[in-house]
Amino acid sequence: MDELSQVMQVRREKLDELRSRGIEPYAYNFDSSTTAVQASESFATAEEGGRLDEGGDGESVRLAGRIVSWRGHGKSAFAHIEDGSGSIQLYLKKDVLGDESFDTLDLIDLGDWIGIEGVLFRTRTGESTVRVTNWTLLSKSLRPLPFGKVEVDADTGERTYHSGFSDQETRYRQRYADLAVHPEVRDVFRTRAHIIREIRTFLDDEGFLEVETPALQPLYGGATARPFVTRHNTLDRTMYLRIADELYLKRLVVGGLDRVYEITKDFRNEGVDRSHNPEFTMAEWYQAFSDYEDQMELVERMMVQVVDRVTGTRTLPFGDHDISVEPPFRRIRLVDSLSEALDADVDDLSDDDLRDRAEALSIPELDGAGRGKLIDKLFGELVEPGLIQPTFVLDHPKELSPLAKEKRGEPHLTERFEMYLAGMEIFNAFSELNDPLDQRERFQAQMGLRAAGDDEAQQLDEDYLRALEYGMPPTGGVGLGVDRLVMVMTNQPSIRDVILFPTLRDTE
RNA sequence: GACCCGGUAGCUCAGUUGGCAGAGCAACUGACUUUUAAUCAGUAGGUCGUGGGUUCGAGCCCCACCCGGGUCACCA
Repeated sequence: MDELSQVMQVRREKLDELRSRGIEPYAYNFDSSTTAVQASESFATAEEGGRLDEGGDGESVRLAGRIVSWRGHGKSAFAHIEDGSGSIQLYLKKDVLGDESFDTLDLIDLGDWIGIEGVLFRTRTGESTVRVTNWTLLSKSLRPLPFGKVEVDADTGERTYHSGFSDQETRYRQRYADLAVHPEVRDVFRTRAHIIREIRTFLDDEGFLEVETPALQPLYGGATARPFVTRHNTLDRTMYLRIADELYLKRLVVGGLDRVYEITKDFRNEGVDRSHNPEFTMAEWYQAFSDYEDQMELVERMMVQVVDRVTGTRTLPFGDHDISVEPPFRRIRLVDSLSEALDADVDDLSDDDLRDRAEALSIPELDGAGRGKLIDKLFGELVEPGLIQPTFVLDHPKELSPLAKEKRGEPHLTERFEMYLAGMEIFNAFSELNDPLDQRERFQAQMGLRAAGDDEAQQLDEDYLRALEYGMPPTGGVGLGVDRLVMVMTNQPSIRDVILFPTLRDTE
């Protein structure tokens, strides 16, 4: 404890001093009559309605919050406290509080939680404020929060930080401190919750049933990715954290639950970057008797409804771009878009031609890549980064899509779409493959790739094939990367900014 | 996994050819009863990411490692 910094040492001493004065620094509860924002609003309403007294005072209020700023003036002080709704200014005067109560304020610091009682009024600079008549300490802060000085633009409400808390690493590792000093970070996560709520509401209203499927699986599937591997001791068996919900949800469609969805975490043992976290939130839904065309229409309706309800606008600022969420979204066939980018019809190019093109662009990792993989690589390099506005990319090569039905009339393709926003894949959908014999062949092809060293190729799942053999109706299915959608809708540059506790390395 | 940039006071950052460790904010003491990046005067606060090495002397140079950010690869 002799390692404590000077600042923390001082706070411990204040804690002791409070106790020696008979003040308990960690209270049990506090009954508030209002919130910071409600108090300001109701004061403004009373003011407009002429319901203030002769002295300009409004009603009495009780509220609790964290002290986020302090301006002492000898025998008076101004402070702001912040609660879940926002912040409100306090005015503390010695002649109102009395000597003992006012002098005890010397033991209060930024970051402390207090409960106050007082009367609303408006200062001569125009800010609605509580003239505090009583205050009580609710929790003493022993570690200084990294509050910067905040300049709030009176017109725009925009916050400018001076000497603030900007170290990304510490902000992610100590998200509690990041949240405590950055109201706008709290807002991102409120918006995230709202987005997920609206996705759920949309699917509920469309007649989908929310279900829960295993996160801990004896076999993993439904996507091409490496899994996290773990072990069940009693069963003495290797198990995997799910990389997708797909195969379980489609089993449910076989069972007659013909519209199902799940919003949950998936886990992929892959790299970490601006748009990838090892655990991430996926929404998946499956709708019997629909195909991918139907699902494109559904995705458009969902996007518009969610964006309308959450943001109230259809233009989303994202970095340097303005993204217009106005249906119908652009639709391009993957092969056509690539033909355009290559200035040559892909169908006229041989595998060797494609490989030459890829090598000319110095695209790495081409060893053993088949035609589908080459097309995918070239698409990823030439087309994908430009897909800023909402765009459906259609009809992927069959070898890339082992769970999707063949494209009608073009058996080398599949009925699949990916919807891109801001250069990121947000939705991925198929007309689901429901022919059990075809599915078995596709799995076997994947096993071939696996044997050849592709550890992301999908595994043959006999139980899933058995389910398909019982009969799955024609079904359209969609996966939605929730975190990425939240990034776009909250204009955050990294997936870590929309995940409360992103995966980081240990610091020991 | 590769490359680039970074890690110095609670926070944000300076730190010259290698020569006593600096500022602003926060803290502390004092002044101040309508301020709001409050103001004014003063005081204190440091294993310079970790471990080695070179040197009379290392925040600075060399080696290794840890952590983060960015770019790329993989992937949603």
